[in-house]
Amino acid sequence: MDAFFVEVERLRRPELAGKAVVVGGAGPRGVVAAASYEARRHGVHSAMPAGQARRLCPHAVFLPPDHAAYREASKEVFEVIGSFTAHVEPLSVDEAFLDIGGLRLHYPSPAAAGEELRSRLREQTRLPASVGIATTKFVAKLASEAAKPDGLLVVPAGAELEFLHPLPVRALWGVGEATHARLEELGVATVGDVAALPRSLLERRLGSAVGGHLHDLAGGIDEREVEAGEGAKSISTEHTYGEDLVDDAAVEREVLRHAHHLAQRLRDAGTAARTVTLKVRFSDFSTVTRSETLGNAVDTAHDLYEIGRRLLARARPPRRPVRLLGLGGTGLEPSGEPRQLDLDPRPWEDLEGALDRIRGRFGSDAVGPARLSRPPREPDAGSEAPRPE
DNA sequence: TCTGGGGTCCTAGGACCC
DNA sequence: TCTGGGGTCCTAGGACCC
Repeated sequence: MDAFFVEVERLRRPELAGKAVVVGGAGPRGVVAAASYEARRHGVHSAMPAGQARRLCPHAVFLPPDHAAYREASKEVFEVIGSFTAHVEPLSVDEAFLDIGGLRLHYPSPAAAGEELRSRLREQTRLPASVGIATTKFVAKLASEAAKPDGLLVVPAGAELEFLHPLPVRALWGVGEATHARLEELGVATVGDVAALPRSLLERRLGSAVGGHLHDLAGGIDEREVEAGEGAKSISTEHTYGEDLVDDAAVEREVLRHAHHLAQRLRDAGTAARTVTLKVRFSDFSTVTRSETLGNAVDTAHDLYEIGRRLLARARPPRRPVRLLGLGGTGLEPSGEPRQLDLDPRPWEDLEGALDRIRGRFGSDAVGPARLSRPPREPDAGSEAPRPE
């Protein structure tokens, strides 16, 4: 999808059509989540700090992100795609690979199939989409980038290298800032330059996995199939605070908040985590993670908070200012999985089950721990009375 | 300019087991 | 006396993507 967040915003605010629009960059530490093509012309791009975007494009309309709306729109997009073919591999909220080999008999050409998909998306979601078509996933992905905005590009079989080799190496899927810098040291500028390098040299400089993979891609080799995938491998939540947290009690309270949020998301997904990871970013932007793997997978805020506090003690010395806190679960197991018997009673499981039902009926903000029930009070002379959980 | 939030995959070292 | 070989799992960090 093209400038997805921006286009979803334009659906409910048509007056934004044709204007420079930036989603994100609202808070004191915001970054750009999406920029309209009008804003991109001024140099604004996603992941750019808000201040820089405002200077480059002061007349742009800045909007706070509404992820719930984007998830809704994404659902509609995937319904349309799913009606087109069953062979779909979602790549993100607004992107997917489709294996259209099976549609041969239904369309006169691959391009005709692509145009049909684009017009169905346009009609049913009122959102612009671009389509790239090729014999491999990776070339198709680059073709869709080249087709934007609101276009279609077919790279016919046999023409892959002709398409790939003039592209800047940064366009390769998997070449980010760090890899780009190392490739520049090797005098590499284009994808063709990568293909011309000896594979062994790339593997030595970039590691065998990355180096070998890039060499394959630059040579047009990509054997990966379109696969549906089996759901998420990790679920996590994190937050960057407008001002650093210093007070130890405040930091612990935020761990509790994350524990409740993560527990809710795990249970919503019908899953429990065997490994819990706490992430802490300090004021100097240095970031540490601490993780713990349990015998039993967990999906309650009670357990996540207990583990989170242990991890926090290992990750952060008292009083050290915290910029970001995050909590995540990996090693996900279906929550119905039989678990080792616990001799102690676990009353909070019933309690949190009840919370789920209340939130299901009255909304996610309907009920929660008392300690989180008011905005974090400024520490008034250290009179922070312990509140019940 | 001062760096979001949600993910995936890879690497490397160490513990542990037979 | 001073150190094998193969394997799995865990932990921490980093690169990358949208």
